Amino acid sequence: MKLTQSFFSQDPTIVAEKLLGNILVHEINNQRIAGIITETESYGDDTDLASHARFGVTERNKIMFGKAGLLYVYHIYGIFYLTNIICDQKGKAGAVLIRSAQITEGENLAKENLAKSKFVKINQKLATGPGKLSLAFGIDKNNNFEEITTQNSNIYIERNIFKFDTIKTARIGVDYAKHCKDNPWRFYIKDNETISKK
DNA sequence: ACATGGATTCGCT
DNA sequence: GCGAATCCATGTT
Repeated sequence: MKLTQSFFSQDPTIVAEKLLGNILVHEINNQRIAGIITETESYGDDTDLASHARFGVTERNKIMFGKAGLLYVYHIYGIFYLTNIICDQKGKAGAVLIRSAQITEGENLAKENLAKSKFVKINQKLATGPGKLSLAFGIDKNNNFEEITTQNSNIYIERNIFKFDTIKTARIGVDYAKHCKDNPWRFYIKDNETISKK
């Protein structure tokens, strides 16, 4: 069962927390890469000084103001693509960054994808950290703007509820964000091995 | 056209 | 905990 557009239409902070434990799936040429989402972060509107939306609407970030359930994939450090899902109501900027997952299907394909980059080391943890996750799942700029809640979408989140403890901390890599840098908008599954940083 | 910087990763201390 | 590597795409001329 795919997560719906109405699920993503909520406040990104709520979506980020609720996303934990669900399954991220990418179907490529009839092969599936899937993994349990173990770590997320939420980014808000122009009041969030860590969000791309803080500069107002630009060509790159306009999608953040668009409808929920769209994929926002952008390039960073000249090296990686990061995978986000647009949240909240249309017109209100918001997104959730998928930071880590525990691969459950398509491990070999994920390894092949990781091997395409000389900047990652291939080890047991195939999708820890947003750069590696995007690479492992084969998500890049071609998937930007893709809708993940339609019936025929190749990328989607599958509902998977189970019991675990959630840890909330400050987001990673946003020291520049002044008073917003300590907002507890990063969520991860307690005691999970795939978390990028403690 | 072009200068700039970054929601990272890895390896060393 | 820190810093280098690395380079594309964005945002601004």
